[in-house]
Amino acid sequence: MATRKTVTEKPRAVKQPGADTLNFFEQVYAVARLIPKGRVTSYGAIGAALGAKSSARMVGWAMNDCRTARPKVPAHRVVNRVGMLSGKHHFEGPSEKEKLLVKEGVKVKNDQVVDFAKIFWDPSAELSFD
DNA sequence: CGCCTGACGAAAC
DNA sequence: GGTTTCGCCAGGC
Repeated sequence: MATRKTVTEKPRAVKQPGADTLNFFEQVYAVARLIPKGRVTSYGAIGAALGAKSSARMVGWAMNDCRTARPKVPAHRVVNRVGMLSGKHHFEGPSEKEKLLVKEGVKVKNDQVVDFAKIFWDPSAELSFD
């Protein structure tokens, strides 16, 4: 794949010292926003791409704050490692996440992404952090 | 200051 | 092979 993009989104610059977490948040958002339409990825995959492979929870936690992030982060394209729509309850509506995914061509059945492995988008494989 | 919780994940039982 | 526990790391109480 010669389409290795380079994420240079230097987030809003951490104006405050010791704002590593904020930087982490922005990195998560940056990756999430790069998820192609009709594709999905997992929290762990994003975390791994950022170097926090052992802290998938932090990714999800960061997503919790995505509601205040601008522009809006396509959190609906992020599911857990089995393709389940975890966290759909945190959206505007319990069916909002599924709704958005289906709208983009992603089949969802029983709160789970169909052909997850097929449409899975691995940030660490498609992106390059230089 | 310590304990519980949490949009996850993997190992142990 | 399904269920339970532990680890991550930060925030809330």
